[in-house]
Amino acid sequence: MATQSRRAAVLELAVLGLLHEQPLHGYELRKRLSGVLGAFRVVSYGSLYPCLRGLVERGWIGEAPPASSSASTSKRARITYELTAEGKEHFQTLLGQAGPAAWEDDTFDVHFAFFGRASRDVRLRILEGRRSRLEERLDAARTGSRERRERADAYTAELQRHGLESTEREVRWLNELIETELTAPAEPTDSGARSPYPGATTAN
Amino acid sequence: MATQSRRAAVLELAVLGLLHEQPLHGYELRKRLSGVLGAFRVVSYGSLYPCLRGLVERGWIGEAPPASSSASTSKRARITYELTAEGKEHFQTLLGQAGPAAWEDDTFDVHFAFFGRASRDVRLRILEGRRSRLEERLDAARTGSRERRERADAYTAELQRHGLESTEREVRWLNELIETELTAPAEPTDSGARSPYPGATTAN
DNA sequence: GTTAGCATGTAAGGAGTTACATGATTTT
DNA sequence: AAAATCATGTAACTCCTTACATGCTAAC
Repeated sequence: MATQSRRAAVLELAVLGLLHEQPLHGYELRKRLSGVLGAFRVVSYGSLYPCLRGLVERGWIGEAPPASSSASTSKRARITYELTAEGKEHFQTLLGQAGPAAWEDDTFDVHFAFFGRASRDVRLRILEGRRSRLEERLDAARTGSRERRERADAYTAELQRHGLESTEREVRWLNELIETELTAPAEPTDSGARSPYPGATTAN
Repeated sequence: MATQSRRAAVLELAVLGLLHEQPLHGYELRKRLSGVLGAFRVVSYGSLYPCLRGLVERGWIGEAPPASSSASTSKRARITYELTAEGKEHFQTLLGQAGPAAWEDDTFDVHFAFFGRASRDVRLRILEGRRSRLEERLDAARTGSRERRERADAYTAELQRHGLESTEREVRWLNELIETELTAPAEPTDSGARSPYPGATTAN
């Protein structure tokens, strides 16, 4: 009653973001979602199609008419969706909401994937929010560590060490991104395609 | 109908594992679960207590009688649970099941946390299974990459690069763990408390 | 004596999966 | 013409969270 839904926010944001670039049908959307959702996650159709229906009902997306003139003869069944004007507006609103909700693991990834459509101001607020979220976790993990370490065997300790290290690594990554945002004067261009970020060498 | 539940397998395994070490009550269990579940995850009581009830119903855990003689006077309400004989058995069965289910993110963490109670054989099968799971992901990500890279802007590309790098890093971590398991002759001792694994310096 | 934290629990519902059901289109 | 893959969709169910409800105990 109080929190009022936040309706499948992550998936909806990802779908709106992908449709912002070009109209797509469900099957193709699902394939592309893995690239935008973090960690190679895959969404099932049982999740995607109800989500699309909901977006249509709220007027944020609509069925795109088939581009070619050959209307009913060729490819039927395939339903291509596109963003409506309100959908574009709503996407910007969602993307610009740099609150705590945007700092959790999954949500952050999706926001990040669409940074190209956000202002530098929004990007910085989200990156910094994410960073303090992670630092909170590190604090909590380190604070409770005395008691925990006493009962930890070698494997539990190793698991926690690995978790801490991964989180610290992500904080450093965020630091680099924030630095880049602050120093780079221009909005990111599409031309290069290769990542302009430091540490982009896949260190091996 | 077909798959037949696999009842909250991760949480149940974690609870059984923690109770394997010592009897605990729900409140305390929840605190410790964060250490054993991956990535600082926290479980809600609405999840934990029904889980405990289910474990009692199936006879794997039971209420421990209060240790002291002062039965009804002192601390009431606090219900301490302990593993039954069947519970111990069941835990070993679950832990030893080194199938694909043990290779996913959350499940792997919990299995790993209780490696101290598993045989080296089981540990190796799980570590190797996890590794090939991750390598599958890397393959998939690299295979579909040509098409994906063309439409990726700088941020999407950076997100994917970071995901790939993290996964590659975990593979290297697994390689070290496997190497350690193969060379170290003894079962891990509880004495040292500090992790005996390579790379244990929290490199900064 | 009242606030803060310990401790247990339930009801409602959100978010997503699996498994099923169906049909069109392309490849072999 | 059979097999594979593209494509859409639903029903049932699982897992988990949020919000609520309750009471005990320790500290101030």
